[in-house]
Amino acid sequence: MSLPHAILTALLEKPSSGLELTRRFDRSIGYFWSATHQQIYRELGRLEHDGLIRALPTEQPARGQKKSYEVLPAGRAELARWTATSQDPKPMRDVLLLRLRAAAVVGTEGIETDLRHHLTLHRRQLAEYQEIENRDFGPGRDSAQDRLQHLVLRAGIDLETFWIQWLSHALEELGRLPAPE
Amino acid sequence: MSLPHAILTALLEKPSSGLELTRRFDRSIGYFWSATHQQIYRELGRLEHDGLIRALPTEQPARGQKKSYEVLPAGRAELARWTATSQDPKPMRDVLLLRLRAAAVVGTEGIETDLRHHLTLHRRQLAEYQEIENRDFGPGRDSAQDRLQHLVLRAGIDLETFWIQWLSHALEELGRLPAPE
DNA sequence: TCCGGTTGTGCAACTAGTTGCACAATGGTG
DNA sequence: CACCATTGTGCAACTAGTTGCACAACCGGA
Repeated sequence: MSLPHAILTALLEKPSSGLELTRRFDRSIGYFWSATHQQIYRELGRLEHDGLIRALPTEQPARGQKKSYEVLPAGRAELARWTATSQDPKPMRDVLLLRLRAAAVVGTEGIETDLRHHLTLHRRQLAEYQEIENRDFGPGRDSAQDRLQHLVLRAGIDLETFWIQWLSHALEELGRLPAPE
Repeated sequence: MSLPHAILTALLEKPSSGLELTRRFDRSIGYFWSATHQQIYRELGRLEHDGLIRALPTEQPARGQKKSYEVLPAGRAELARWTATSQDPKPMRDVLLLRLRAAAVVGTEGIETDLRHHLTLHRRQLAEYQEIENRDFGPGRDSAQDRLQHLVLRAGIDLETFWIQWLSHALEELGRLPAPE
């Protein structure tokens, strides 16, 4: 149950409307916890209902009007509680690895194209992360908050680097394989 | 929709009963596609109903009796089709990174313990992978099938290595942080 | 022999995430 | 002004995964 906490974090960083949140999930939080706008609206409703956030008052609230939310004390408390609570890591789930294992049994047809495709996407993502790192984490930015956020970004960068290396290696191996019958 | 295909792969490697499958998911396939026994039984039912697998005939099939399944040609075909079909990578979801980002806002209380815990688990997993590598992938084992499976194992090993490094680095950083108020 | 632990199979209810669509307001274009 | 794309909010139905429990068969020891 992490989406509500992702939203609380985002709202604490900066009060936002549903759509703004959606955009921020596409850009930054979503790099490690993605969500669609439908999920976000639903969750905003729940959080408001539970008294963890509230809509900022506006002149004329109506459908199709922007509606911004801010976190209430109860919301901050809940986030702090959740953050401090230990959680077991979820076992990973990776379709590509699964497909590779299946390919060992039924043949590697079509896999290579897809490995290349993934390689492209990961390279792109890495470039994006590095751009963020250069832009937002130059020398001098070393408050506690900066360091923590940088740490998270580092994880992203190193993960993408890992995938790029592994995919390159996999493609080499695949090329060296005896051609399928 | 990958669980059925994980099961088909496992059954092609070796026909099994529900419980045997469960065990194998705990040991090997589950390293990158985990599933509970309940999921597995449900899915076996569906696959049988759809004509992709069938129960091996036994003397006295009854509740509480082992029931083994094997893959039918239609099942193999479906697995081959799925394996060859390209799929976009799912955006990743990592609670720990999310919590770290939340910690940047509400404080790092409790995080350190958990980072250590994760570190332990990842070290243990790495050791397990390395044992498998030594046992099953010595020199000489380089058929197409061996190489592909080794590739998958390599991904596991490198991923665990990445996490261990990142967690160590994170713990260092956290120790260097100004103590929370 | 009966009793409790283990093995093996399975249903039901719940939770979280995805997909598809609806619809109001706004702002620019012919 | 009429049209249409874009922005913004939201409901409903579906899919996949999780949790909790039930229950039969088998096996060992008191």
